[in-house]
Amino acid sequence: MKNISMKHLAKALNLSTATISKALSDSYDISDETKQRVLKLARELRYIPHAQASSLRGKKSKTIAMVIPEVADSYFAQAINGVEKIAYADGFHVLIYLTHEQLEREKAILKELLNGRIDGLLISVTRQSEEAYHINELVAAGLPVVFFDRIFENIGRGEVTTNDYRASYLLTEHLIQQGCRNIDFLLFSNALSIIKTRLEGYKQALLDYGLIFNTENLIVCSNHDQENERLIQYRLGHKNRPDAIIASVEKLVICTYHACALKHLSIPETIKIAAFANLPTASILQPPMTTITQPAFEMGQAAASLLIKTIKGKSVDPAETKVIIPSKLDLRKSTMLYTT
Amino acid sequence: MKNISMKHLAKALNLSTATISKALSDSYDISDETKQRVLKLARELRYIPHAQASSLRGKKSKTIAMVIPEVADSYFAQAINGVEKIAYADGFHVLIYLTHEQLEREKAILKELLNGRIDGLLISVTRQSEEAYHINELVAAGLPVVFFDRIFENIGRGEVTTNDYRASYLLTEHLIQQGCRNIDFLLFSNALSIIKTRLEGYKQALLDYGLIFNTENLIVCSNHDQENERLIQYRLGHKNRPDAIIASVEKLVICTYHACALKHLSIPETIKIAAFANLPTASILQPPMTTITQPAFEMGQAAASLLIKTIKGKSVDPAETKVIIPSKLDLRKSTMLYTT
DNA sequence: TATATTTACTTAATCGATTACGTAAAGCTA
DNA sequence: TAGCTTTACGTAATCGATTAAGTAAATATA
Repeated sequence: MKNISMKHLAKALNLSTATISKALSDSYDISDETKQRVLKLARELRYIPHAQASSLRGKKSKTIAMVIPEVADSYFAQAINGVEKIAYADGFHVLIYLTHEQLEREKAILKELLNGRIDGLLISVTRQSEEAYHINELVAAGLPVVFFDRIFENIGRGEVTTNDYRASYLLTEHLIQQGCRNIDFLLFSNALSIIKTRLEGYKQALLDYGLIFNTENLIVCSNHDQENERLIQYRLGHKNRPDAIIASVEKLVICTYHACALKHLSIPETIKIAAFANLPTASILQPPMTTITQPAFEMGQAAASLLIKTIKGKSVDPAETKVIIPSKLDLRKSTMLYTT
Repeated sequence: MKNISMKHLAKALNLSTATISKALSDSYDISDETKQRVLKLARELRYIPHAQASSLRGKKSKTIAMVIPEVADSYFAQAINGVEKIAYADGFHVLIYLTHEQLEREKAILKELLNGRIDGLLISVTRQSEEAYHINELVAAGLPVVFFDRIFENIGRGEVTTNDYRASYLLTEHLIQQGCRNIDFLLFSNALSIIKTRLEGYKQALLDYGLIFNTENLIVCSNHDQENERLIQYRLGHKNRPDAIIASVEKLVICTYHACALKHLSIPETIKIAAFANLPTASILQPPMTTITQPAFEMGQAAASLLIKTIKGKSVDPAETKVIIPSKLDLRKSTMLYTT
């Protein structure tokens, strides 16, 4: 990997590296003739400026990090897409780090990110993250941090979320209107801000429609698919079994469908199913599933834009630092009223 | 972002930066006492070595790039997972670049990667990539390149693939055994090595079972879902309509299911469907779909391992540079013989 | 005791690009 | 023509970490 450096160009043209540098950046105090000569040779020798060197000198790496819980989840995959689009357009590079929902891993990753490698950070925290000490450290050091989806409020330089509360409310309302009276809510840990919000929207809808929220309706799942499947099956065997299930997380969709199949409960006749999910296959499931589709791509774009603006030191209107992009309620057969 | 540098430590301890550097790297010619003092202060001041500076000096960035066509595809999402796992364990950072299946974008991205930013490259080429000139340039410059899934043969330092030929053969054989005699094969462009291989496996199975391959059986799709859906629908309205469809790419599954639904052809009674796909939802589709599941995670891991070994300069046994990890044929209802 | 070796550092160069500052030559003004 | 400005470049420092080479003091060897 012996690349052409400015030194090579300088020697070949009998100039100093300073002149080369200025010529390449089109500085006013280099003659047009010299600029042409430098550019020509640079092209011929395929000169490529050395990233680390410029970074070191210029105190900017043109790189941002995206720290997310996982990637094999449609939401995050689409969010990456949005981030990459904006970053690429602005000449930024994107580092990906996966926490696998583990706080310790999140801490370890962030600790390394204060080393000049990145100019800014996009993060969606783990389910275990309850306090923001480790993130605050980066913020305190002056690193621009933008949260998306799973946020800590008022810590970083921006937050991009969706209207989880309202979406959840609307979905619950829809189920009630389809005749459901005993709606279960599947969730992981309720520490996560978005899950809390979704839960509240759900509860409020129940309240507004005169339904009673029962703690039995809350099914707290773990990271183990099989265990979750058993948990849901058990609940479906209950005498007071639900007539609808809302999966607050995409990951829980598959075990829910499986559990219903194993218990021979037909969707939507006996039980209705809906989920917060970005599954491209939602429309070809058995039956097609009603989802709250989060604007993952758009959220990724918004978060990246906000971060890059901040990095560039543009004054960002405080009103712009909290972006909320609405989710879409996609009604499908899994929640349709069954009329004989 | 004013971080603590070695200079700070040096001044505080009345030592030279050289001593600090050596103390931190536990060099033999620094006294234990001094090492302790340095380490203690470094910890107290939360000294973090500056990545660009070490990179510049040490000619290594501890970063690899992963260039893939897209991320909102289960295969690549899972592959990222595998890559990140290995990279993280070895202290490597992962840059993500999306080509969106555009050769021009691929070229533009690669051009930038010769700037010292990365120590190695993992790539799965676009559907448009027919010649490897742009990749060869990196290889010629000495950058370790490992291909995975979509490869150019014998160019880089390694190739990680799956047994597409055999998997395709087995799937086709399975369909024939289920009574199919007119099997369509959906594909994008046939320039792509893996698609070619899959196509050959399919053709060979037809041949071995005395079936005739007809060019009508080849449906060449584009990047537009709606157009593809129409294409398939049209084919399904044909007098010689297929009794089975193999989607050689995950992306084509949804339009295939939709087209069948719109034409009121029931799966698997009237038509059988199978696909090369890593959809986690395959088991809850309507009906559950037979898939060839590629070992995406494992392939990501293998590719990253191979790349990192090469970067570290370990002599890699030539036999190890071509890794083939078998796919799994997951039989489900969508291809099951329908018996009344 | 004179010399050799070891110990524990420091000096200074280096990686490659950038930039404040310096300067020689040319051009301009009075 | 003396003095000023402009043009077009070079010198050297800098970013932060690393390392070959140098050195003074302490210790060991003959």
